[in-house]
Amino acid sequence: MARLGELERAVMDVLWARGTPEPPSDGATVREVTDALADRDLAYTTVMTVLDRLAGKGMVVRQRDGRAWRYQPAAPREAYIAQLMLEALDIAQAGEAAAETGDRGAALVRFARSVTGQEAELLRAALEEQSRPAGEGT
Amino acid sequence: MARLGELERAVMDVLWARGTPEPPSDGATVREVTDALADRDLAYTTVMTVLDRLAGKGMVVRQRDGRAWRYQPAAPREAYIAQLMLEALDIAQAGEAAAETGDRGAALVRFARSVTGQEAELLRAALEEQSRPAGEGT
DNA sequence: GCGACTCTACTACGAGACGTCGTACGACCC
DNA sequence: GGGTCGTACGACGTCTCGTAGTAGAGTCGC
Repeated sequence: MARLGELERAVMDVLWARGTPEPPSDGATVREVTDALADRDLAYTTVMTVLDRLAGKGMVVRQRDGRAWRYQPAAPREAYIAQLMLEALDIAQAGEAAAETGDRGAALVRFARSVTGQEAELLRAALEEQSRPAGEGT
Repeated sequence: MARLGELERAVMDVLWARGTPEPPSDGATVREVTDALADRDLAYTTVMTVLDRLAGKGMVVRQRDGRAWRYQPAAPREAYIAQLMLEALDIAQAGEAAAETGDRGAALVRFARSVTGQEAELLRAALEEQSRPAGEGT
């Protein structure tokens, strides 16, 4: 996954905030993003460049809307974050054989100990759900 | 936490591989790291520079050993990884109020669904252990 | 005591990522 | 038909990182 710079992340935040990915959202135009980041006082073209680079990285997708483009996140924020977490976990594989749960396990344990109780609960629930056959109503 | 380049990570891997942090380990010298990375055919000073930068980033600590320095990881690999994971999770807070489990929760759920069954088990066990009073013998 | 090693400290340089724009130019609205 | 708005490109400065070279000081064998 692509690594994002500070401004790039800010732009993604704007997009994530207003356009959920799969559910139909019209996304945002360069102008809209620029306005959303008004406090940064950025040139219109700066935002355009960033959006363009984000598209190049596959972080956003765009579609024509008249003469302009509308950008929206290629994936929801959670997916991006989960991806980053998995990548972090992967560096535990340092030249060692895969499938082996060495440092990965240790890292997971450390991680589990670091999340707040509330989040631990969420994580536990998610794991639970995953191990279930799944498909239960609400 | 500092972000590491490719070579920096390789060097950290060497250090992590030979010098566990807290337990007394004498760490490795520039020479030793260079030898460990012999296949890369790097100049001695290249490794020295990298180790120096790593020290500047707080990733390694060093102590004199005669005229030379001995480097060792400032923290074990698992700690680094767990830290990266937590940081990834933190970007879920995008300008929103903290303490709220919005995207963080969603990200955790995504993550939970992505780890392999074996790791999910490990994670579950770690969470379990965390919620326990802890302090049980072996 | 001198020369060959070995280490460290600095300095450097090129590539690539990123923040930040400017310019040129086509499309639209009134 | 002249502003306005949007796009496409190109650019530049700063940082990070990989990669080293050089200078100079400490060490050891003879």
